[in-house]
Amino acid sequence: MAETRRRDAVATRAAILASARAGFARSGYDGVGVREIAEGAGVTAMMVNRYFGSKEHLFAEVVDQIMAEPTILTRANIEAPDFADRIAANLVEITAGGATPLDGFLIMLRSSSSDQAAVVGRERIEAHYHRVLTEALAGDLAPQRAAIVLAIVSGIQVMRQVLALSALTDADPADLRALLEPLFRQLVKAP
Amino acid sequence: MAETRRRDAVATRAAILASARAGFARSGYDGVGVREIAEGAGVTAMMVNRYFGSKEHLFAEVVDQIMAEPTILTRANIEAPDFADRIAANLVEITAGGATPLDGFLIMLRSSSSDQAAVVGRERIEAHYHRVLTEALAGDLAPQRAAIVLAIVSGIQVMRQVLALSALTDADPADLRALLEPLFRQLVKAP
DNA sequence: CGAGTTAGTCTACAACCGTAGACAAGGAGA
DNA sequence: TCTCCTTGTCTACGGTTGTAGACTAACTCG
Repeated sequence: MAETRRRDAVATRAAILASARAGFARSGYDGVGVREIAEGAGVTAMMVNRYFGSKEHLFAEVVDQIMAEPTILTRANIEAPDFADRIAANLVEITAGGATPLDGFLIMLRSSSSDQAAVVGRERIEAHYHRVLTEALAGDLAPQRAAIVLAIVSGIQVMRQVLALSALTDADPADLRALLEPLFRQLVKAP
Repeated sequence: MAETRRRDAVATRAAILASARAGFARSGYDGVGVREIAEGAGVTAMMVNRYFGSKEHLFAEVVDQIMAEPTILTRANIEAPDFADRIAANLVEITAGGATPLDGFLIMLRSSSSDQAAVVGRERIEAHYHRVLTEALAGDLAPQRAAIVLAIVSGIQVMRQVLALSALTDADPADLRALLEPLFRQLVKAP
């Protein structure tokens, strides 16, 4: 029986990961130190390096964890014939007032000032989101159209969640969908 | 006669300010050090404190300078009949490479984690950008359409300058303009 | 019960940060 | 030419950062 293990590698690792994710979302990659992250997990700073090798590797694992979670750009959504309508609806729904934290985007944004974090973030976005989207949007300028789709998604997130523009936070979801759908339809079809 | 003054307080102060502005836009407030800023101005780190008192005061002065500048969203541009094409061209041109006149957006964005710059940023965007855009885009859902225009502008900036997505950084400017113009045209006309 | 592996801590280091004070050099007026 | 203020550099200090190595405590297995 191990009902109360005082030494649990799995739990400690998860605690460090959770504390790091919260810290990165709050203050960015450079804004939070390994000592603070470790303190939030109830351990010493050196445990970060023991479990993850370095702060940069820890950040990469946080990003991987975020990327593995379900997002707007699921395979099912992308390959559906009414992709434009689906992504508009999902984007409006997910960025609704304080429903989901979506700390992943905040982490990317606030950590972008660090060169290390920016490289990690760009590689993950290119690998997980942009590549899949480019394949789905066949035709001319597919990579550029995919990138613009991602830009609109991120822009709506910034205006609605980071800056909390009242025109978007207080808007009728149906109106927003109606405004966003033609934009995505425009980008889905090849020029 | 003072044709080539080797000691010029005004020029040195301006050089420090310019270097700081570029540094803050590139790496964020915490990401750039006073030594690096001073080196960009061709002086020593201590000149920053001599001219501006502290790094924080220097940042405040950079923000003040940005706030005092005219923006792209001038009334003349917004009320022009080909506004959609103008803003698309401007956006592509401005996010292209080197020094950007819109670096204020990047500075605000990257400083939104620790400071109260997020509040300042929202107020400024609502007061200067969003209000003017809403008035120009008359018709139904004008505030929402204006906000989406700003969202696309910020999204392109994030993807192109913050995350440096290669599909956008390496893209042909003409192609990007051709992809963005119909989006803005869609938003300019009332639904 | 002893040995070995694992989980965790402690101390320390080299590098960087913002900043303070003392000091050298240029420039203008007497 | 002497003097004085301005402009700039040099050295240094306390603090924090990420990380490395040695060490201790706990759990497991033979």
